[in-house]
Order: sequence, then structure tokens, then C-alpha cells
Amino acid sequence: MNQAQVFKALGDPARLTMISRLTTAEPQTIGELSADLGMSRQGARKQLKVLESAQLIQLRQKGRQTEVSLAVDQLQQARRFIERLEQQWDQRLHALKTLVEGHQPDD
Amino acid sequence: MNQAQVFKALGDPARLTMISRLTTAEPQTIGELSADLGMSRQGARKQLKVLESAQLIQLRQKGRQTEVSLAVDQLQQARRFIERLEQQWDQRLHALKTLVEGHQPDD
DNA sequence: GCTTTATGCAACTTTTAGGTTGCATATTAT
DNA sequence: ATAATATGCAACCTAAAAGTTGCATAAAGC
Repeated sequence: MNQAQVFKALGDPARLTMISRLTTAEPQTIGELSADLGMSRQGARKQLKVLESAQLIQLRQKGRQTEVSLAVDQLQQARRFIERLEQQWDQRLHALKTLVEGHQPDD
Repeated sequence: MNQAQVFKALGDPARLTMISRLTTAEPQTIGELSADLGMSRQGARKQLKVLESAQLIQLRQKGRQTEVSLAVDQLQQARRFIERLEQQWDQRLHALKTLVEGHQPDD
């Protein structure tokens, strides 16, 4: 799984709305999730496919309807990715600070 | 600042590379950051503009060159956004679990 | 069996993104 | 002064994304 792809999938208001809805109630059917997004059912369906390819959701056939559930793992990985960036960034700052202090022993 | 816009900005390999580079060395000039991305300087410049509109980086003119630095705040907000989603999700699971246990007092 | 519901898929249009080339310009170095 | 460097901006091209409409179909309800 490509990290950029996951962020890209999250980078759309409609898709972010659907993800957010899934955190509060789950599973939901494709029909439920596709309502009130200001677009056609088929339009929403396309966005769900994007989320599915990014492995942010899972689909499961249930009779004539399809249940959608959140794949929290992928969300977690996205968060951790950002976390690592933040860590790298401030590790560098600390290293820099130590270096500077080393050159000025009397603080 | 729009949350989807930030994720969208992160949702491209070249842009993610630039952000990542900035966590390890900063500030860098536009020229430095634009090298080795497999695209022209002007192409890279466009991507930097995307990152700037998403407020993930800041530009600062310095003579004939421009320094680019990371705006960690925005990264932090993105991470927190995902964190909140994860929290909502597992708060719901706990609520559900409690509810179920309430109905089956003898576990 | 007939109808309604919940979907799927393909073709098409329009908008946005990603990237290029070409040229202009201000700053620094010689 | 001239040349080299570090940029900027606009026009253009191509490809991908976002969304639509129209039609097909399997499952459920009556």
C-alpha cells in the first residue's frame, strides 16, 4: 500500500465525510453512506471505490445490500506516518540544539 | 483551513518526498528541494505551491533564493484529525460492548 | 409472478491536476 | 558591464478525477 494513495483518498470532502460517518456508526450500507453527499448514488459509489482501493474501507455483500465498514488499520498507519515525520523533525531540532550547546559550554 | 485540502496536498509522491526532506534538513531552497524528483524545476515549483496553499510549508525570500520551511502545525493538525477519528471509532465500540454486557449481567 | 429495492457497470462530459516549454527578471559573482 | 544563478509566470498539453445519465440485474416483499 502506497502512503500517498491513502492521503489522496482522504483528500476529498465527500470521502472524508463517509469515513467520518463510519467512525460513528458501522456497518452501514452503500445506500446509507451515499445519501446526503450532494451527488448521485453512482457518484458516491465511485468515491467508495477510491476508499476501498486505498484499503480504508471494506465491503461485504449481504443479500441484496452491501455493508461498508472502516479499516481502522489503514487510518492508524496514516497517523503513524505523520507521527514519524513529526518525530524526525524535532529530533533534528534537538540534535541541532545539542550541537550548539556543545560549542558554548557555559550555556 | 480545509482538512481535506491538507490530506490532498499530502496525497502525491513528489509532495510527500519534499515534506519528508524538510523534516530531515531545513530550511532548504526551492532549487534544492526541486532536484531529483524526476520532473522539471517548474513542475516541482507547482507542487510546492500546492503545499504552500495547504499551509504545510512556508516560503521566505532570501536574496535571489527562496527558503522553504516546514509548517509543523499543519502536520500536527492532520495527525490529530486522524486521531480523533480513531477515538470516535473505538469509543463507539466500547459503548457497544458496555451495552451488550448490560443485557447479559452474568457475562 | 410482479414490483420494489439495492445495487452494478459503462459511456460520456467537464473540471482539475500534473507536467512541459519558453521567456522574463532580479540578484550575485567575475 | 557581463554572465551566471535562482527564481517567477503564462500558455499549453495530456491524463486523471469527479460526476452524470442510462440501462442491467439479483434479492426481497407482496
